[in-house]
Amino acid sequence: MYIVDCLVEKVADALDRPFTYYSKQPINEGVRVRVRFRSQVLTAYVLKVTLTSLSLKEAEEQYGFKIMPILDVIDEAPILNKELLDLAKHMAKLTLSPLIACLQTMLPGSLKPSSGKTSGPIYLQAVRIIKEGTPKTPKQQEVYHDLHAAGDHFVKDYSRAIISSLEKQGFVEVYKKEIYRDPFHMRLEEKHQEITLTSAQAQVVAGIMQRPERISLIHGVTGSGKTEVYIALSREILKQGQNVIMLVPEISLTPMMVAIFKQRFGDAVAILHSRLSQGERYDEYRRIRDGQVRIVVGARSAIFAPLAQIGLIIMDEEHDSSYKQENTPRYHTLSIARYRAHAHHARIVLGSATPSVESYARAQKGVYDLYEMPIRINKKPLPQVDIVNMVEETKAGHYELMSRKLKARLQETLDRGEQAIVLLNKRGYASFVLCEECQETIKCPHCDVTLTYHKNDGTLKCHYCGYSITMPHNCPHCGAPALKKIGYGTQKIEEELNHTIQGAKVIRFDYDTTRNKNDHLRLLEAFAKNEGNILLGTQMIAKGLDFENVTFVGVLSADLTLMIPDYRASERTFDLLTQVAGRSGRGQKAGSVLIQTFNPTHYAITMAAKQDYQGFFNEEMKFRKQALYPPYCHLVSIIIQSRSSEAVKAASLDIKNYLVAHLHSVKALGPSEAAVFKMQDFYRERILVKYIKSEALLPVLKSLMRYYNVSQNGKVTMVCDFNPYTQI
DNA sequence: GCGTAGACCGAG
DNA sequence: TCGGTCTACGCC
Repeated sequence: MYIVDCLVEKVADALDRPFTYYSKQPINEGVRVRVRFRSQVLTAYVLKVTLTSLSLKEAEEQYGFKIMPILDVIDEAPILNKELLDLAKHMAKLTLSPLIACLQTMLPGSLKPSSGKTSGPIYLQAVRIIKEGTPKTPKQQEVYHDLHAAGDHFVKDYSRAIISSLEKQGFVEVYKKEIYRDPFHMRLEEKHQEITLTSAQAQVVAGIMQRPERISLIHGVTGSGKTEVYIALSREILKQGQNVIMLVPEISLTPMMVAIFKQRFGDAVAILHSRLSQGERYDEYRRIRDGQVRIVVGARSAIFAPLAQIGLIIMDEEHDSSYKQENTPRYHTLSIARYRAHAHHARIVLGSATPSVESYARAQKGVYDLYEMPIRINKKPLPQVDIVNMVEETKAGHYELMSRKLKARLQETLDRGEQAIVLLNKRGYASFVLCEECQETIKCPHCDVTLTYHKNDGTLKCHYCGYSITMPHNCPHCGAPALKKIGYGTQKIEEELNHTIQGAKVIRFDYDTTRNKNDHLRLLEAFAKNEGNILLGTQMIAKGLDFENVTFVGVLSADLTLMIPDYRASERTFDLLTQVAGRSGRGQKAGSVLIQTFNPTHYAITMAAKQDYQGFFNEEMKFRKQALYPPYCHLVSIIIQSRSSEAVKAASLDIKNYLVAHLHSVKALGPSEAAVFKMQDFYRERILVKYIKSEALLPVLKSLMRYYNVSQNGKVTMVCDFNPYTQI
């Protein structure tokens, strides 16, 4: 008989340990199996198999619990090699997350231990109404009524007992619903051009090739030709018989980089990005695993590609926040890259026009090798950037969102037959609904936010949980027919542009107009074909786009990202402004940029206007040092949540006290309420811990998590987010 | 994460 | 007394 230790597919701290089963037949370690777990049949991942001479009875006596049989074996061969299994274990330790969660993020859908033999996508139990009527009890009616409102309804959001009752009475049915993330996928036209390296590029390539096992940072302005450097480096690595992982940010840039690499390296390239279908994804994965591929291009999760003999890992746009995963396991791609590079004795190359402050600081200290590429390849000057002081503008009696200067410049641009991009910093500008009679707003019943009005389908939506209702005629509070839509969304600006700018043909690019898979592509193509002359959008349009005829970029409100209470606010603002400025004047004609701001003297804005990264970096480092933020320390954000606001407050104070009592050399800020205190019916507090070394901290956090997430059983739970990128 | 035993609650 | 609901428990 064989004793088989498995991890079951459910992600929970309480289940983050092996469960023991038996098998009459030998089973390979590292395969998936089906097992009975309480009264469910689950997929599990086999960690360890041992042959025993004990009988089942003897074994059960020895272990002290009942041992169940393995029901079925899914795979013949292990689904991960040793390097990647070790990496999963490393990641679990690093992020304080369950090992099974790490395995699930590393594997393509079809191989995830959460899926059986056939199914690929992730499913969650959802509930839908199958019979109209009135359930017996008020509680049941309440839930039933809630189910009637639009939106997704998951079993986990309700009391299970209520759902079971409704199900028994035949009002609802429970089914498995596929979960998917917001798709963002577009393909731009391929550009084919063979280029010989400039001496600057050649020098960078030579320098990096000379020093294996190093991390290098390439700081190159937009248009300095970093892509050609990546390609040349990849060629060299292939020549040496080694392979390459090329990482790009989650969204817009992927298709372009993919196209370029495909063009140059053909079938030696595999692509892994989020919108491949389940089957395509698995096919690519298998090609990589079977050694048919030399280069893997992809977003964050491509760092887990089962590629052998890795000689080089490139992270383009290394500062991009999509390299950080914002759900469990909350890993940063760079930390995974470092682990893999170490295992393979490989180089890492980070590239950016606006490196993260942390990376640039490390490069300056000599921890990374630094390469500067300050010159654009065609020697074209960077666009002229002007600032509009909106304080002056309002003093002069102009309260509109668009300054007189911005309108004038837009008009001039269109009059010349050229195109413009207008960036609206979406945050804070979502439009909401206010009752002029009672002054009440309409809020989400599950979250602490006002609902946002969506014109195209006449609904009010919650941007946090997806709750949505049709726009009511009368105020739900006082009944008066006095609801007024407030605030500037992109839709509102669009109308204003159409009114005030002559000949404006606006293409609006935002969440609403890019809902379907190919909307991005369609809209951008329309803009490229001159079907519109103003591209209006949020952060989505700041990066990577390359339109020859765009000679003017207007930023409506540079400050909004500055106001966010986050130590990276300045960095984000600088990055956003620099990137969006880079969209202007990419063709033959010179470009210009206009930035509207209420903080015209803030260094993030003035340095962005001058396109002076070094100047920004120096100022920002002063702030980071004085306020003690990375790179002068590390951060971990502890998120404490509960359905009860009192429980979460009490627990977060306890946690803070425990941290202070058990750790001497760390600073703990908070607890404070999350930016949105109540979200999806959970109240959330946050403690921010600043530390230098993690040795003492990790075990303390681990024991706190064991207490709250395992023993206390779910009333209050806590999650740790190392190197956090968001305000929760 | 999720099914379940058993405590608890309120109407008859 | 009994159906409905809530909650803690622990899964091998």
